[in-house]
Amino acid sequence: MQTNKINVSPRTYKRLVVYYKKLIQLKGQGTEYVSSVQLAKQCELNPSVVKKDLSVILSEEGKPRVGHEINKLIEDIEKSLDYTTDKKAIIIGVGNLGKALLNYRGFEDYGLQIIAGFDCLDATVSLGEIAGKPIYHVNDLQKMVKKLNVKIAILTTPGEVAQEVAQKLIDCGILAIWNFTSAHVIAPKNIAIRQENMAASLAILSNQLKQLL
Amino acid sequence: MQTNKINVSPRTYKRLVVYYKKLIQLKGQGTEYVSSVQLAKQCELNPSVVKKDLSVILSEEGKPRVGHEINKLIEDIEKSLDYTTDKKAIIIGVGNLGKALLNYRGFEDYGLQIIAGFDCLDATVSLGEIAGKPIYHVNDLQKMVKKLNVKIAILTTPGEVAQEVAQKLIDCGILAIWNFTSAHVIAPKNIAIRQENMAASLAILSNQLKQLL
DNA sequence: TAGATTGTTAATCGATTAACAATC
DNA sequence: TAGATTGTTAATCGATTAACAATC
Repeated sequence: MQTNKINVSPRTYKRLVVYYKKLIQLKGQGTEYVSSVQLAKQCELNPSVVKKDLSVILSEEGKPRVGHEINKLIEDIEKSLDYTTDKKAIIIGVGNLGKALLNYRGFEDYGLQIIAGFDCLDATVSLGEIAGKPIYHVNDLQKMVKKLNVKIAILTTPGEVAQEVAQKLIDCGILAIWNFTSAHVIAPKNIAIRQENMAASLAILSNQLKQLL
Repeated sequence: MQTNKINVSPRTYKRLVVYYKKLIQLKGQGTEYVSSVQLAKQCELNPSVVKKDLSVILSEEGKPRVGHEINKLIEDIEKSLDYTTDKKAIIIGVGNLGKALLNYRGFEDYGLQIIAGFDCLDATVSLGEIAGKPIYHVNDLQKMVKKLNVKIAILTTPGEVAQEVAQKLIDCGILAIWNFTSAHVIAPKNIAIRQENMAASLAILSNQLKQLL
């Protein structure tokens, strides 16, 4: 069985997460079957988009007149979102945001384990650990990435050094970078990178607000 | 002069933030003129998309053969991103992420002032303040939103109560919600809402990674 | 059966990209 | 002038939406 090798578009992925949340909630309320029309209504989406999204990841067809068995549906989404595989990540830059993410347990629901933090300040490194996770000096990056066998890095350094640090991470063998810095980081094609551009988000929100006033 | 009343699409907005960052950087390096082709190369974008984006927000035309005067360009982007207007926001839910955002100073560059935090736990409220910003009980939300005259709320509560709290915020007169919770929050059309869905982002990144392996 | 839902195909919409005349 | 860049128009691409035959 070779599931999840299908190419799911980022937009579909994003929506699958929304479906997943909603389905868990509906299941908690005792729902056993969900139609795509119902799910669409709950998520404020067009039914066609839900049908199409589900068609990509469904392991078996839904039942006409009834919809989809909720447990089966949840399972299929879990599989395609890869929540079940354990993923390890490190945090680079243990400032306010870095600390918050080290403390945050919410990612574990999605199979992401933050296993260590790195910083360039001796004062921070000498804390030894935060939330039970060891803090290392960035000088030890090369050594530790290999040792910990980690492929994902969460970038929370100041924007000014983001590009430089990202390059260092790539050199150390990191394959995926989740960039929370204010800088737009550029990486080669064979590296997965995701820009969590907060400034852009804020700009969009405040533009929406301005349209309302 | 009635600028910025033009409808700029969210995608264009997002890119404008990227241009802005890059332009500030180039200016620091002594650049005086930038062509859209150069800017596109720097941001890894198609020149046409840059030209089109800029055409929406430019206050005067660029010069053939030379490009755009960098200061003028930066100014125009600043105007359309509305970085100059001061925006006040409150944080609802002073957990790890809420605390980090209260401490984070980066938003001030974009004109966003986080002026207070709210929580439902007496233990948290009794801290009095974090990073110099007062913490109030959510019971005082109605009163304080009016008093502080704030229109933007940053939602960092647990996902389970997100929808409920959002409704309370709207009832109190909040017009824009920046949702960092794990729940997808639904709001009426006359409210600006932005879902900062971390789980979805993580899912997309880990899918990208899987494609590489 | 009647009717709601399925999955899929076709139509629409919007965004990205390419092409090009106009400019200095 | 020659040539690089401009702004805009047309072509392409992909995603969303609507429509509908097939199903139980």
